[in-house]
Amino acid sequence: MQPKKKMALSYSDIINPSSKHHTYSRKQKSLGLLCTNFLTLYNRDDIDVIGLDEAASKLGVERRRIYDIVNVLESVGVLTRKAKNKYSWKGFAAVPKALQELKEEGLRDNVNAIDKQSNNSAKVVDDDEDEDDDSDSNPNTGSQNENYGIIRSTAASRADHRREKSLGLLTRNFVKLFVCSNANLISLDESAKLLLGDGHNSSIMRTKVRRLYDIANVLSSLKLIEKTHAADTRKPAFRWLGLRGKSENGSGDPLAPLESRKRTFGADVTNISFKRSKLDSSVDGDKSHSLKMQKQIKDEKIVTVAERGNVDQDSQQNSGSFQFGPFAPVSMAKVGNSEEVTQIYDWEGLSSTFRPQYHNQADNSIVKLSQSMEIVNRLIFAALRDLFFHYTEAWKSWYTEVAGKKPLHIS
DNA sequence: GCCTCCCGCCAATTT
DNA sequence: AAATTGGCGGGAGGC
Repeated sequence: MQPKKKMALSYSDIINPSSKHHTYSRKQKSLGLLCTNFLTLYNRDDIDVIGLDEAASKLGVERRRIYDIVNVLESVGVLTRKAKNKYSWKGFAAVPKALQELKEEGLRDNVNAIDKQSNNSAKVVDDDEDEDDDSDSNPNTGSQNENYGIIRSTAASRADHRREKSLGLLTRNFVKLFVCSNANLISLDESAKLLLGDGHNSSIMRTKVRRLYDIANVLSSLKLIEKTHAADTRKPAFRWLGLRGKSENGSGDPLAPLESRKRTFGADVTNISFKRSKLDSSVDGDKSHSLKMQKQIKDEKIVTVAERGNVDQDSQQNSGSFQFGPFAPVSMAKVGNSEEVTQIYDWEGLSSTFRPQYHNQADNSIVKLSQSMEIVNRLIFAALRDLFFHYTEAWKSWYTEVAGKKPLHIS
């Protein structure tokens, strides 16, 4: 629509041109934070449809970024594509179901992937390097890794999807990694390798990892995962948090009270819960069973899974240090030292995000600003309500679950 | 210096 | 033809 500039002006640049864009911080623009804001803005009962333009302008970002968020949110069920420029809001209430479906889907496409043994490694492969008829593929390095012959989609392929390549698919596969195994902690590079045969060299890998970062950021803000480091190694890793005291507002979803009790200590590996009389039959036009998941028991690089269960233990340490938030979580967010519940709302970042920061919005900043203030107020309200909800919820489940196991200190 | 990952060009798709 | 969607990777900020 409009030409893009190379460098976006920051608010401070506009206000004070001479200032050396200090106070600029990428974190203020992270996908995670943006997602948090997005949620704060739309996680409400009276929300039905969401317009992308609307969202983009309200959040003060380019539309491109909205696509990023929306794609992963949709993968987890929070949103559903309705039409061009329109998504409909399902809440977190829809997440359990979505996860369940991902799980089934993953296990199904993966028959006999789950071996009988202790640790399993389901290999999830998505193609890349698709068909190049004549343009020779991969000239240099006659890498001998093949194997992932990539199951030439002899079947499914039908004049369809060159689409659905990265974010959506990747997100789903990433989630499957957790939901289909009992893995609780997977390092970044492990997941990267798992999500595409460890064959690919550099370039492909790098790009994939970038995406993984993107995805992880928004999943983090959803609190479905958490960024950490592998217990011993300092390698970055993701910990699956799954649903924890979630399931809010019921949007007419009969199976809301599901999950939340999936915490089985030890035992029961392969916790393959079969569809529990819940067959759904969603008639969405998206019949994408296109992805090919391909399993292989890799002996060399096995996932260092950490048995799910008693997560409360090891996740204590630092971990939470990665919460986004440009200016530290100060304000009130220090309430819970009890990890996992730490919902941080960054007021500063929030409001600043709503200011026009981009050149193309530089004008009429006054209008935008006053407009924004109203939104900010609403957000604060919503966030507060949310915050309390989360705390009480989390506390309840936490308390009932490990009553007496933890030193309950609440200030 | 390597790790993160934002930004936005531009191709693919849809309207 | 215009507008929407989004792959993709350069390269800058964050340790």
